[in-house]
Amino acid sequence: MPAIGSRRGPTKGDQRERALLEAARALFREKPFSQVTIDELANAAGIARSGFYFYFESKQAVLAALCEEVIGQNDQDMAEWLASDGLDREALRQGLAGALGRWRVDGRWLREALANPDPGAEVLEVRERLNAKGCSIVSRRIERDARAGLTVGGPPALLAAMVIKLRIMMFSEAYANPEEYTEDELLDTLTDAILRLLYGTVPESAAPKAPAASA
Amino acid sequence: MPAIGSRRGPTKGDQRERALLEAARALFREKPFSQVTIDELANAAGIARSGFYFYFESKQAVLAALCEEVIGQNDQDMAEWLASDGLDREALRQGLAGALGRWRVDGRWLREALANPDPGAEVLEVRERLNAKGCSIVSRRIERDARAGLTVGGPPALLAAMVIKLRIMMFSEAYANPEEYTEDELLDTLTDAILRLLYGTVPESAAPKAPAASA
DNA sequence: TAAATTTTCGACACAGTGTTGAGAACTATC
DNA sequence: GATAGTTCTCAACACTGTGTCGAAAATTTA
Repeated sequence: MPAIGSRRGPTKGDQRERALLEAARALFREKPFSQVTIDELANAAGIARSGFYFYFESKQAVLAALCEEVIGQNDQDMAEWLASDGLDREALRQGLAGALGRWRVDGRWLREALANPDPGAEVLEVRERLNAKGCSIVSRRIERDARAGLTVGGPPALLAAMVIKLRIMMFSEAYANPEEYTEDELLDTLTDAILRLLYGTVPESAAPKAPAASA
Repeated sequence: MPAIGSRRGPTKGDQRERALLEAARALFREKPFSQVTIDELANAAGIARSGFYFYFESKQAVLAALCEEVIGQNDQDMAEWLASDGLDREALRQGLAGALGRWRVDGRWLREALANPDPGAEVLEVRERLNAKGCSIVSRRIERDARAGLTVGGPPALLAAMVIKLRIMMFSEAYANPEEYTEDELLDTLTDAILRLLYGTVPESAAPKAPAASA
């Protein structure tokens, strides 16, 4: 039993666990979570179905593990904006762009894990933990801006929840309808929407305008 | 086989179908959709499990039927605002309040039907149909406002999707954390958020402000 | 009341999940 | 490179929930 941080190489078991996670990621991309069976998962990783249970408690536990991996990266994407002050449009847009890229690839299962009200206890646990952390960070940023005199429209906690959810919702939407809007259109509109949500009218908007009095 | 609109009273079968729908509504309120079995459903309606299949194809089909009933009422709630022009805050808030009331009661299953990415084919079909209708109505309202010279921040279709999703998200959030915010706080903030999303800074906001430079 | 129909349900087949325990494969140590 | 201890594997089993079928019961219609 190697201690955490041990210098020992990955054992056969570690490789199998990795293989299961990779297999899962690939399968969850291809079809809905509910339609992937543990049998498939195990086979794809080269073990028998019953062997699966040596590594994970359930299919949900695998999804939870995948989430943990990816959401961490997402946090990194947004870190710069979260640390900045006021309406730093560029930092916000950059962060969103990074996250969107990830969603384009793993959107199917991210959606199922993050937008589903009842994704099972394991996923729920991970999600709640990370969501609470995210809300508190965004809240603090909003309060900071409010103290600095920027117009902020509502209770920070509620606004933070809105921003976080709006992001997930729109990425989810973009994954579901990739034809509907271009990536730039989505990013510009979402960036502006978040800024407007927080601060009201925003100058120098880069977002394409609605067709003005053209008719 | 009575024609549609027949004057004949409800047959035994019609009553059973009704009973199933009511039983389902009650059960789906109490626990997650995935944990309600067809056996329970059938028993609650006073028939054997296999009898269930005479009335519905699957559990999902029941959920879809329930959705159809409720979403219609939701549309009525929002009708006044959708028909109005510009930032008619009162109409918007009223509409949202009506819908929120319904969510307070049936939130659990509404969430599972409307926010879940993979709720099964039947529910998906109903949802897509109604969502498309909703988006197109909101889009038209936005275009109308844009032509009337109001500042609108982004492509109407995308903004419409945002508004619709934001509403569902926040009701869903409110159902999940009923302690977190008061009903008024939520309604004010959501109303303002939608208006700000569409038109930028909004005058005479009723929303409670963030703690201004108090520290 | 009899024929037509609608409705009910027991019995079956099946797919997916989760458990167990015996043994094979691996790893560390000498 | 043998050996003791651990890690890993998997066939076999038990279980739960879904969906189908057809014969029989109940209800409606004529």
